[in-house]
Amino acid sequence: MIFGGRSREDETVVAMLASAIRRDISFGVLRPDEKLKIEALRQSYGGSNHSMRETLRMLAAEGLVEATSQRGFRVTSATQEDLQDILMMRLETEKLGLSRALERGDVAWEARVVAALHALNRAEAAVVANPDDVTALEWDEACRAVSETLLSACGSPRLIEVAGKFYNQSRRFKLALLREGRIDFSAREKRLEALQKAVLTRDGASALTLLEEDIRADLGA
Amino acid sequence: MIFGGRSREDETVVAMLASAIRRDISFGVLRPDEKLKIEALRQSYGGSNHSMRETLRMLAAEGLVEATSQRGFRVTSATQEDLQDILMMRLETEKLGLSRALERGDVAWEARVVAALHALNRAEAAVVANPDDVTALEWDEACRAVSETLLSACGSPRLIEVAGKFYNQSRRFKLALLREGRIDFSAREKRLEALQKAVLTRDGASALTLLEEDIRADLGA
DNA sequence: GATTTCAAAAATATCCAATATTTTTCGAAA
DNA sequence: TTTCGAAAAATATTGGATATTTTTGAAATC
Repeated sequence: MIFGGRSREDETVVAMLASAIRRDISFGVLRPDEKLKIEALRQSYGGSNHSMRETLRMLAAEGLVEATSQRGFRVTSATQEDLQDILMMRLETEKLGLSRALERGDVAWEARVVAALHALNRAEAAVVANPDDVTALEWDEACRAVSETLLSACGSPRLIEVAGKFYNQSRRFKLALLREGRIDFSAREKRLEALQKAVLTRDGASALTLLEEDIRADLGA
Repeated sequence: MIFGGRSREDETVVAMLASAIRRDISFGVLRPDEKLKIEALRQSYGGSNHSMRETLRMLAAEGLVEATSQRGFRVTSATQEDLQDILMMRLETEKLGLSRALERGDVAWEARVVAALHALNRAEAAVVANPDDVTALEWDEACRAVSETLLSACGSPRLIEVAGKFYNQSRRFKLALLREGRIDFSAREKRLEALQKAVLTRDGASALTLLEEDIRADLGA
């Protein structure tokens, strides 16, 4: 566990356990295919056996963990195939969401997008200047916020939820790239700047192309 | 609860509870927005409080139930907006899945599609001749099987899962149409026949159009 | 040496009962 | 009426216990 403690959103024990474990899966502390034994997890994260089971059920729903009947839980595998599949789903869901948001988004949405991209810029600078777990975590979260904000005006709660789910599944791959120093930040910066311009001018074709590029780059493709 | 008892797939208590409640939500026995109190549910369905909680978490992941922190669970609402949203997601996911399946599916897939459509034909005949809960349930399940089979060759486990999720969310709307006698079975029969032909000839454009029509008809649009 | 078998150990799935916390309800006071 | 707060209801969580299932590892068999 990298960070402990209950934050504002983590009102319940289960929610807290979930975000701790979620983070550790993203960071690779809990490795792909690793067996998640209830007792062992309780040692590290606390909670009762029931809370832990419920937590793992939640994470299974999010696709970060796999549940097999009578055989417990394990971290979802992270093969090349998994990566491809997640990449494809992210492309489809986020492109659909963005194109709808471009049609429906109002000025407030534009403002949120600009704000999120600004925050991301700062986070990128921080992670470039001083790459450690804290800046990485904040950068990762800023990326997620941008993605969420872009889709937030799409008008479909279910699309937002699904896109978020696949985004979360993709995080550990992206963080692995970061650790390996395989992220081209200057290219990212250009892309995101162009994306912002495309959003503000409602240039759907460019925006979607840029989003696609960005997603592919996120996942090392 | 319409049917009790553990069937072959429902190996665990939680899985059994889940399918019973799932069915009752589809059939409208548990109504939209209805509060799902753990104790009350245990009276009707059995299981311990933990099993019931875990079950509701599962159903929440499937979108049939909504969980609110500290405020328990309730059946997901079923407004016109919900219907629209589900319809849109079904269209997007199933069309994507079918188009991919058409590219990748082999002869075994074609055979499965033909078989599933055949079974559906029989189930339709049964529900037309003798509409009751049993035939409705079998018809509904046959419809789901067709949808699943069509996508089964798409090559993306995640797409299959998501499409299945939205299919399940759409079931109660479709069953409501059935109860109200608002389903045009002769039109369905024609459509499905045409769809089968389009699949077998790999006529993607027709197949996708027919699928779209079918989904829209399913949901009263 | 490889495979099968089977009992012991480990882990999962489940239940019951108890308690803290939070939300809801509802009647009395302002 | 509206507001307030105490009582009631419901949720969230825990601890401990038990049945069942899977896994493990060593002895027996081929």
